[in-house]
Amino acid sequence: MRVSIKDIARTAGVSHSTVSRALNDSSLISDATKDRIKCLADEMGYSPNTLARSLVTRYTNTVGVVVTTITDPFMSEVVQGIQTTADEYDYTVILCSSEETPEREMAAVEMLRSKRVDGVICIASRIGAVYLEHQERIDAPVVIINNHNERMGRYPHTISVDNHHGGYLAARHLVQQGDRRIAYVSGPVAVNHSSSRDRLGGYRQALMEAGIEPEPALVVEGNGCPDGGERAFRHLAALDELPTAVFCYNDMTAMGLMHAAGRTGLSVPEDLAVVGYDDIPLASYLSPPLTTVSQPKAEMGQEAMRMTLSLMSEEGVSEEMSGTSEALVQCRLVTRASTVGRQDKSPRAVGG
Amino acid sequence: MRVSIKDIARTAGVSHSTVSRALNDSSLISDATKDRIKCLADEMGYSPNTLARSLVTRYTNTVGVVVTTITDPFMSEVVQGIQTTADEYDYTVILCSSEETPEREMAAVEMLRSKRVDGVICIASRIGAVYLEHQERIDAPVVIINNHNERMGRYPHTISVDNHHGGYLAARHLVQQGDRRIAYVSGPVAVNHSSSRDRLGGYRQALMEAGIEPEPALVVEGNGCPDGGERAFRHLAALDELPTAVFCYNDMTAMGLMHAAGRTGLSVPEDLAVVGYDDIPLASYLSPPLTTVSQPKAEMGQEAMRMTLSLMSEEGVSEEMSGTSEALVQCRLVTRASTVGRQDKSPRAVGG
DNA sequence: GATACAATTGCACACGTGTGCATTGGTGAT
DNA sequence: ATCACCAATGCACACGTGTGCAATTGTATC
Repeated sequence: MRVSIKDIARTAGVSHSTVSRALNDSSLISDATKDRIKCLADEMGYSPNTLARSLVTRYTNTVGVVVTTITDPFMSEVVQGIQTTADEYDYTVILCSSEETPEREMAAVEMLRSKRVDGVICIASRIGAVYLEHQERIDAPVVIINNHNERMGRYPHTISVDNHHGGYLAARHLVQQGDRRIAYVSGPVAVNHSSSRDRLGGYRQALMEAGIEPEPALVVEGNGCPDGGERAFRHLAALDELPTAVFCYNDMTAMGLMHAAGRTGLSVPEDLAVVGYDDIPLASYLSPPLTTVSQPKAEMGQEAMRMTLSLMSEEGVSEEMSGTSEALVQCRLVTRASTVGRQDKSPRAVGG
Repeated sequence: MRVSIKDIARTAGVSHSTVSRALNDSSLISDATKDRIKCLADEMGYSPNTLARSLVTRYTNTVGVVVTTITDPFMSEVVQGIQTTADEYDYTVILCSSEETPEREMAAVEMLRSKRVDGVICIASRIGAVYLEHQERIDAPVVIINNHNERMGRYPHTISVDNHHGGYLAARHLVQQGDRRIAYVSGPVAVNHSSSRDRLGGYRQALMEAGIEPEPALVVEGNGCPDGGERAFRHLAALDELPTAVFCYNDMTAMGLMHAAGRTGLSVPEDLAVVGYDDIPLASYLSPPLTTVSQPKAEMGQEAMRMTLSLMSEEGVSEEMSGTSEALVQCRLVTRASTVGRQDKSPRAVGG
């Protein structure tokens, strides 16, 4: 049988208000009865009913987190970051997967709304600015990590990495290693995947600065997963002249690509240098260890949670959520064996 | 402004009961008003307040999931499995991390209790049977995936893989490949880690059946993470005679070990065959691709969710949760390049 | 036309908690 | 002794929803 404050009140011979005040450390209660009731409460195994409390206080100490797949190592690291600060501030995380489809993302948000979460954090949102229209409907701040759709205008509360700069760093590194034929394997191209597009932009800039004309044939499509990397490699291998280096949308893609390259007898980095993106935990354990652009995943999660917290506390104050709060976090290049220590950088035919 | 059924009732000119019935498709309502109210509801942007509903219905359609770290690929796959069936049955997942400490695991469960979750799924629990004592306190069924502490007796509601069999499969495979000096790198040894112990048992059995006397020096300690695998390799490398094969507690450990081996100039599988456990998504993309014992991770999650669902529906019926429902799922060996295609299996000194 | 009955709706309470206001008891000052 | 005041407590309502029971209306039967 669940014990409520009424039960405690009854056995203590006081009103339920007194119990409520005692457990909430109200100053309106004598220390004597406060102690007595607190003891009684945990003798009886009392656990406060958060639902009832939230019903009256209007907040739930809960945030919803929407991911595409928790299976993606990048996602799970970000989620862990969110968890960390959420824990710190006594917030609880409700997790939903959108499975990459905008419909399910909407459904998830609707569900969170009916659970009356105090805020929502969305990772790699596909519907980005859509939240703007529904803002007052949702009635809780929404923070987006890596907004993937900026078609309908920028969304004000976002955490993003400087994807352009990341792409630039990766490509410049390869240029500095002496590469001139550098390919790019994109992320999922569905809709309007701005992060991949921005990385491509940075890559182009680095090439141009080095006096290299970007070659459209060297930009091939991936999907953010290993199998996309494998397919991309096969595309590249079908070219007349293989590139000497590849910059991949993310580490998973790079893994698939390296795997496919290995099967064809190419060795990395001698025949083909590879750069990834994300710096997932396993990147350094690949063979060869993968050079990659590191995103501060946990920090991004923490920052997102902090932004949500501050938006939540503002909410009552200013009716219009005034200040846009965009955080741009920096990424950095982590150099590992997949790009360094080569001699010969001249192009090579496949199948050797 | 949040709109409630009372608001709808007011503008529709009916009582809130009527609205409630209309939205819940009660048969006590005329189809005419039912339609009218439903239309009105979504014109007004109504979203049912789950909290209030749960307060009266006594269930929340919510399950809590406690993991050690969501960062672990094994965990995230299981969680995804849980999510899948949870979604199917309109259940919501609250995620908590215990960070491997029993205290935080307890705290998480207490939090879930106060959120009135209908059930709890615990992955790799460190406190296992402790739940038994607190069962009536928690007042919601607890299902454990991979119970790691069976000291205080078996816990009735568990999903476990046949770890003994898995260990047996791995070791037998190596024996069949001609190996005779086979090492085992354990998981975290803290407390009473039964899964690692069971895998070790299966490993021993396979060796004995092949007439090989298990050598205690060849069993070294890991921690379930890549760095533990690296350390374990250094231990093995310090032996007079290197083993020709290693069976690792999990894939992460195997990755670390292979990495360390590579640095020493050993090549896998020629100098050292390696078998992992779990079959994480990346295992097939390592080089060489990792032979491993595959656990049906998503299925385990789904099965756990199903078990939870059935326990929840039973709960009202029989006061004592009578039937123990232990599910033992089978694992299977996935053979990849890290163990096959070798010629020479004679022991070798390190550093060659 | 009276009666029985079915269909539809409203009333009132419940779930567990928080809180403004009134009430009570006690204490000190005049 | 009277009054004022403060500390401690209880009363009653609110949060948003569901539901048993009574009330109302409409309809069919005799």
